[in-house]
Amino acid sequence: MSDKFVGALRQIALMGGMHDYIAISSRELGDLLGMSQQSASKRILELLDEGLIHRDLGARRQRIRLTDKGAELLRKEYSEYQKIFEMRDHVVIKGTVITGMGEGQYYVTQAGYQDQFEQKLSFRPYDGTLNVRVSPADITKLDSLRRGGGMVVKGFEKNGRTFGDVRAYKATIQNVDCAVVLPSRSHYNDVMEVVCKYHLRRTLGLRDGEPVEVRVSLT
Amino acid sequence: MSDKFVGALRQIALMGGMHDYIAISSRELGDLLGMSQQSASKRILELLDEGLIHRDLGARRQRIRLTDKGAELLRKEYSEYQKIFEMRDHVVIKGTVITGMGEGQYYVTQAGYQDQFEQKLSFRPYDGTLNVRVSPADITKLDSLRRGGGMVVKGFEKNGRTFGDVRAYKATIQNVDCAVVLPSRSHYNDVMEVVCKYHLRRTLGLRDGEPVEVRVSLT
DNA sequence: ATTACTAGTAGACGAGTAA
DNA sequence: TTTACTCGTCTACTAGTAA
Repeated sequence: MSDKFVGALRQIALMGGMHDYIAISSRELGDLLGMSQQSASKRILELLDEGLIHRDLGARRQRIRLTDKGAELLRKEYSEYQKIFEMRDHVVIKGTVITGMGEGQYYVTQAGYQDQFEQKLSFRPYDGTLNVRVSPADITKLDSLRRGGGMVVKGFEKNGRTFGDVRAYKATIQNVDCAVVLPSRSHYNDVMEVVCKYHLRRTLGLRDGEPVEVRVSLT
Repeated sequence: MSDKFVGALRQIALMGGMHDYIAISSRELGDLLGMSQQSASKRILELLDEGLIHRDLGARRQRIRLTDKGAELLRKEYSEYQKIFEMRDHVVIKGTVITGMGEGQYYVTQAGYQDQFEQKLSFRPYDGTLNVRVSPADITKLDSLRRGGGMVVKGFEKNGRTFGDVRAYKATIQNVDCAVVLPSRSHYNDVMEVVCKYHLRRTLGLRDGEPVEVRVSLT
């Protein structure tokens, strides 16, 4: 809806209209936006109507400046692009799907972990994990995940056996929500376990050896 | 014209479609863009037609990823906003030192360029350039440098070979005066050539792979 | 020169629906 | 459930033109 307005607003801002009135005719604006003088004139009236610009309609040339609301709208747009290009709040880890040794499954199905998962990840993991062999180039990223951040899932004892603390990060694979689970104390290892509400292999149609990218959220 | 496409592209990118296929139904996309499932479906077909996205139409869910062209379009949009919100009197571009292919050296040593450099930069460049691979996050800045501003160093002909116009910006690395040199007509490229009165590598003790920050003046 | 009205048109959209 | 076709409506645009 407001989509229509941002092109014109941006052009005005580029000419300095964020800080000052700038002189611009409807024909000029139309040319810059690839539309007719008439349409540009109409667009300007619409922007005025929406309270996105101030206008000072002189005898010869009109002068235009963005209102706070107009500047705000542009800033919002800008922040969308920042999210795309400057995401420092996540890491992408590449790897390939492998068949695990059932260890992950054994761990994840423990009620002592499950309850905490459900509470902290806001979903109860499917009974099983997706095992991803992390590509050599991204093992350093995995290491820094192990070292800190994320959420700590407390360990427990059961039947005389100790289950240690585990670190979990919210993550997505192909836009499907999941979580990466890493034992806090772990030797060098290039396998990453991913839990999900659904059966990931089936949901995404992943087969052994297929490459995957896991987007791990750091927040 | 392409205005219509950026909304959908941006949404896909926000969900991670710049780096990987993401699973998204036409209904989901429609909801996110405030349009019907039918329109979103049509939009996706248009994006495909324009070569802006790749699609993998599975039985259950389609998976979508931006093409290079699509990513390029978004990057251009982003750089417009950067001009509005970020550009002041200088830009800092981060990258790493790499070994060039000797092309820069060949160009810079041409008298046709050297004389103009000396006149406009107030120093005569050392016979060679420092090659910097610009970090992905700063490529948009590089693009907008290429697009305009700075000083234009006129091209010339010599022995039947054409040397095109070149754009130059005064800059500093670790407080040492230098200049960034960019061919005016250039394809997508993440390598930046830096000229200096001195041998920059030796003077600053820079080795391959080392990170550098180039502070480019826009005035 | 401007801005901006009116009228006519092209195309963007959603509803219904097939596959 | 999906995707995506057809078709009718409505809106965004341009041309012509007034002020």
